[in-house]
Amino acid sequence: MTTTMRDVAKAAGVSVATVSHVVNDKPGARIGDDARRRVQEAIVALGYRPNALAKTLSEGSSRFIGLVADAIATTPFAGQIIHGAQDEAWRHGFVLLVANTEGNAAAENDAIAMMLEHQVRGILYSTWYHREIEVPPPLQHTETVLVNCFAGDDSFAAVVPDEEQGGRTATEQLLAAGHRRIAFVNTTSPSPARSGRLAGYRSALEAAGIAGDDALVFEAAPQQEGGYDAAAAVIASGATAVFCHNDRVAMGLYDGLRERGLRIPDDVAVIGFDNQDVIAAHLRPPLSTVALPHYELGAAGVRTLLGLESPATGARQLIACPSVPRESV
Amino acid sequence: MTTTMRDVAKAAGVSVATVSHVVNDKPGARIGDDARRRVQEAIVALGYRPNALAKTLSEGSSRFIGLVADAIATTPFAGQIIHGAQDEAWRHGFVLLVANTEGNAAAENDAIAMMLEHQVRGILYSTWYHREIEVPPPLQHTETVLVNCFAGDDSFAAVVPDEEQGGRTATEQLLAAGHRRIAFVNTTSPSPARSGRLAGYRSALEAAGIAGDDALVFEAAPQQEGGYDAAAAVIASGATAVFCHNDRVAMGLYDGLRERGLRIPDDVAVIGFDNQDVIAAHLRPPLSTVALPHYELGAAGVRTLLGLESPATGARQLIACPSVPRESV
DNA sequence: TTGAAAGCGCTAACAT
DNA sequence: ATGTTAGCGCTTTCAA
Repeated sequence: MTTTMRDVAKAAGVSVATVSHVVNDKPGARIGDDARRRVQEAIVALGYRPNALAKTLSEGSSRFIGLVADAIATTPFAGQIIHGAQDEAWRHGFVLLVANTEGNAAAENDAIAMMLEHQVRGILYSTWYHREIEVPPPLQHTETVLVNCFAGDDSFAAVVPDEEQGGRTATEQLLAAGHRRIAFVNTTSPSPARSGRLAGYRSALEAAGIAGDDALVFEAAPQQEGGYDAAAAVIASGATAVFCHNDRVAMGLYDGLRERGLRIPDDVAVIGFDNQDVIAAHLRPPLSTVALPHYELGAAGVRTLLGLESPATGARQLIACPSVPRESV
Repeated sequence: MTTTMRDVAKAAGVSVATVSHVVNDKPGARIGDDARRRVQEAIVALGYRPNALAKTLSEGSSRFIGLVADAIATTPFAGQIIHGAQDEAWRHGFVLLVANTEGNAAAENDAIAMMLEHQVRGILYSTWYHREIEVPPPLQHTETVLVNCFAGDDSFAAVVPDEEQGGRTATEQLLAAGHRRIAFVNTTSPSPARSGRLAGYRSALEAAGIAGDDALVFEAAPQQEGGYDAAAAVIASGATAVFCHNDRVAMGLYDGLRERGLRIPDDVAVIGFDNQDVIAAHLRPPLSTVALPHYELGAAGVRTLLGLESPATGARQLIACPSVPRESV
């Protein structure tokens, strides 16, 4: 049924070795023009397709890269991690094996086992939000790169977003627009995002010669509801601009501000974080924000897995969070 | 380096055939308790892992299923298609090969070629929104199932959402809440969603003995902006409830309604479509909507590809869009 | 310039 | 009950 190399060889009147050589365009292989042509013709005539599996078996090394995700296909924007990883893998002739585990340890082990059985070159282990993780035991003895997460002792190569730079960038946008009294509505849940963005906020203020004022730092649940509820306090603080921990908080804040008759950005400037498209691009006014570099995280993960990127040893590789200006600042 | 079956056989003092039998728990294979035990011990002692690729090669049939998506990893909720497909594939011992093509024909052909070279059992071809497509030529001679899309002549097995039932369901929610004058803000872009939901809306009204009134059917760009802009006309129509083509339109409508001092659902009830979580669950009030069954589309696609589901021949398989009641009705 | 043949790790008759 | 062996489709020395 499927036509193999042997079929091509027979049709072209040559040996399989010759076919193999022309198919792979082997450098050190002298093939007569005539033979080469006959092989090529036979290939198209028979519709021959190399069997990648047999090739792998024979060569000993596969072209697979595994991506195990805790909920990446479930959550809105983090699917970009898959996308970035897949593009980059592709670019280097690799194929992505994807497994979604929903954070279920059993599923996770199964997924990893399955990938190992498929001889993956290595595994990308990724989470849908940036956090510290316990690396699953089966990964200990496998070429692994953590994406959007990291081991507590940094014993694994990891690629994560630069939260602090992101927080700084956000704050700088507000500063650049002339604001001096800038509030920060942070999340209540401890996380690299929470501390990193706060650090960035502070460092930007400091760099601008503005004394940090803890009365301007608020905490709220990281959804629309949190932002909405924070509105009153933010207004009371006298802030003229507010940096929200994420776009959803910003969206809630919009509601709260609007309800009190405040206009954005005229009365209060707002900047978000995450660049969650469905929201940010379509709020009124469109929300200025800072993007989480999901695509880049996936791509960089693949690169370091393939050894194309040499991260400072043992250190997390930080990926910049770019500013996405729209109309709320 | 990697330990093979032969290593295990040697360690256990048996032949590879025996090892193969115990590893695969072959039904018709009588293996002595003693030998079986020795093999199992050797397996853990050596940390043996079967090579799935060699197995495939030998068996002749692979356990791969390909999923080529036009933008599925890019777009928020449709990542659920991947998720559903992967879960279902997994459930049957299959592995998903994912490729995102961004609608680029060249990338698409490459992706398909690569999958074929990896001996996939078949290919799921999916789009991020429900529509008619031109099936890529290389798929013509391949076991293919279309997911969230369909061929113009229905010459391919396809699994799509039941837009009409969805539209009916949405309208019924409004009807059940006692509304009689129900507006429909449809999208301007021609699509199965546009015509299907409209048909569902009409059929629900008719079933309730309400005469359809074209003055109650509006058209708007399918984003927040469209909903916002439609608010005035909707209000002027005297409708007490409105079914929005999607959640984003509903979100915009919320703004428009609120700006005019109307309260939801007291003054006007609103229902959306898509169940786009970031939005629907967190609007104020939370938006009642109808869900697009992405996960199920992916899962059903895999099932029909594996021949576990027998679709009425040549027909599209319709997946129901369930109602997701929240507080806007 | 080309071919023969020995694997790659595993399965599946077929023997024993 | 267990072992032998011939492939699966391809790569790769090594000869010719």
